[in-house]
Amino acid sequence: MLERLPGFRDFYPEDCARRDFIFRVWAEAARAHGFRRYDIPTLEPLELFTEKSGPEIVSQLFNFTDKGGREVALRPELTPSLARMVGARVATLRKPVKWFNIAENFRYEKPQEGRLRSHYQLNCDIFGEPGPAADAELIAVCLACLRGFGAGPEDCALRLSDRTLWTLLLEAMGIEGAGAMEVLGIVDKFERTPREETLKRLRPHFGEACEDFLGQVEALMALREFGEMAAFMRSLAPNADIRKKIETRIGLWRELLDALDAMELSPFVRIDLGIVRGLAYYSGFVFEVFKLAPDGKGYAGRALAGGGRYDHLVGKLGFPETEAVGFGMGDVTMAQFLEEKKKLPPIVDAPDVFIVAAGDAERRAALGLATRLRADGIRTEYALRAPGFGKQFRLAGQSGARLAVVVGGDELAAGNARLKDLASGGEAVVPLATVPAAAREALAEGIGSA
RNA sequence: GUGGUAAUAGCUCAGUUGGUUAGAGCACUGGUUUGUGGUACCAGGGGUCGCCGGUUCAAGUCCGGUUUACCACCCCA
Repeated sequence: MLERLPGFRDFYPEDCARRDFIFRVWAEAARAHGFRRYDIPTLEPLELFTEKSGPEIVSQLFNFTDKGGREVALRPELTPSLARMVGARVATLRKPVKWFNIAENFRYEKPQEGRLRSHYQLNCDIFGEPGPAADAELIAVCLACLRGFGAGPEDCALRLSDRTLWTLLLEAMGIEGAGAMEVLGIVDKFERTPREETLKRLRPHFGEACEDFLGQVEALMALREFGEMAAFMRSLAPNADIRKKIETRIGLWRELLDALDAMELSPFVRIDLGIVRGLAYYSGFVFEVFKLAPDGKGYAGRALAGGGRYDHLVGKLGFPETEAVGFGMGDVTMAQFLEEKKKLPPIVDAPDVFIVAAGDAERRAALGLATRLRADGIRTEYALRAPGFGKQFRLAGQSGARLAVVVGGDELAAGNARLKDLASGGEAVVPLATVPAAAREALAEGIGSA
């Protein structure tokens, strides 16, 4: 028995229908917000990814040497390719650039629930706008992608944080550069790490002050109100320079929260500095969307979506410095979420019309009828191997078709076909030539039972 | 990459201290039914019990290995 590669999925028609439903909701939300779709190659030079993430990334990539001796890799993410596309034309692209894509990404990692070696991801990005209006717009499209499924504030929440604020906090405590990145890494894992262990990890950076710092971190993470947060930040400023930066930052927060409130998104948004996000390149507001636990308070499972501002990445990849915000949302966690929250509609995969015909002449007429119905956009089926009438009606019923078109000897002799509403049982006889129009009408309004 | 648990029909699962030809429900196919359907009734197909090896008179059942899946780490999208 030939098996699938580990971490990959087969999509049977019902799986495909579900996947397409998710993609459709995403794409509609993105387009409604003025995002245009782009696409990138599946296979890229290995270097594109090592440049952004360092050589360690190779252990998590599907990479190989192609027949031309090139080192290549299946894309693990879209951002570097996207940065290349935007960077190459940044001078002539009209700003803001708002682009989205839904694409398959690959990572060579140990598969787990919600984390396979291949998954589809929606990515939305905005380039060329430094102000919080872009962050608000991005958060709006992200939440629209969830609201499109009927998910509300009772189902999920967006935890909003700020990398710049963290950097300022660390700066106020005299920690900058590489040390700051390391501390942020520790903070990122704070929720999942025992307090003792966190203290131990902080000690090299703060020495005896690490207990103080941890106290500050805990206080900051517990903040949920804008006013409280602003007051807390102001209380930290050790000098005029940092105080000024903090005031600027607070102003940007106010702008962002106000825009989100005007967009009626406040019920989803929770200030939560506990979100740091592991990736090094985030530079401003960052956020993650989580499924709410049944109690409606805590969070459950993996993030449904995550993103934020990365103003320096495009520049770092060797292209002109370009402001950017973006987020990603995966199909695996999304499908799981929708399943749990009962937001997936029943899959309708039935034809509109099933043609019932017996006998050679009737069958020829049925094939012609099928062609005309199909040309009219009516999903039409018939039995490829025609059994008796009873059996064909059974097939019609099983197919889920709403309408049967009966082409029997009697009808054909009179130049007619019989339409039967399979739900009500009502029937109508119409001339063969008018079947597509009559079928369309019957599909819309049904045929009453006599 | 490191640990833990599991693997029996397309799906969900049963299978006693090791003991005849491995079962059920759902699904699928055919029939009852050559002019009226999804129900019903009858019948049928489908399994190297994940794979390899070992113990035994005898292995789905016990032992070792391996693969895969799931769970927890590591890491991350």
